[in-house]
Amino acid sequence: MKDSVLTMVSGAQPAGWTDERVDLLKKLWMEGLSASQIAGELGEGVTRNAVIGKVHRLKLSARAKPTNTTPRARPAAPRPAAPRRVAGPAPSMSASASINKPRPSMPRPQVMGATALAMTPDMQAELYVAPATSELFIPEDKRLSLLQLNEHTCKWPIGDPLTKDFYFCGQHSLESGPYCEFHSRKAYHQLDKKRR
DNA sequence: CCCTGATTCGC
DNA sequence: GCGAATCAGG
Repeated sequence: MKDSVLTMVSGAQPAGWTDERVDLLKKLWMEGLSASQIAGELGEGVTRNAVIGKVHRLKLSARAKPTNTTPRARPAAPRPAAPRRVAGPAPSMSASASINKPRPSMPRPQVMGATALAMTPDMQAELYVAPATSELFIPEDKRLSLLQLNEHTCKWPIGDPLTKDFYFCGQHSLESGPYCEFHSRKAYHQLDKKRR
């Protein structure tokens, strides 16, 4: 007997691309949703890899018709306007609430671009000047000299090495790197961009 | 680090 | 055919 009970094992629905699902997949893919978004839309048992894999098998990788009717050279980038930005964006965002959201399928990141922004005097008033203190303050008693570093201390240098007030972060470092969480993130975000 | 799609390859 | 693992890029 064919004992393929792979399905219906633990109430999980391992996909099994039905016409319905494939249809939805096609639709969403064409609409420009990302693979992970589509995966989330199709169900918990579907990963973005599954989606991408299917997409390729269906041979519908290309999903945007830029209307390349003119293989001409790039028309000089149009300079619409340069809304001058003041000093800093003053990002006062951080407190990420602990909202339970396993996989928040985004609403619709579709439309973006031309967004008329008009600031009322009130809004402008609320724009504080950027703190500019993008560095952690380490209490003096926590500061470490070069010789005090060990495997578990953050080795992020702070200050001018030539001056007296030079020290190392010294916070407990992550297993994944030589820095504490704060500095690890800071380092990566810089380097990874330009790497290679 | 987050994310994206592309490709490979054992199942 | 399927999709996790990997790769390559932003």
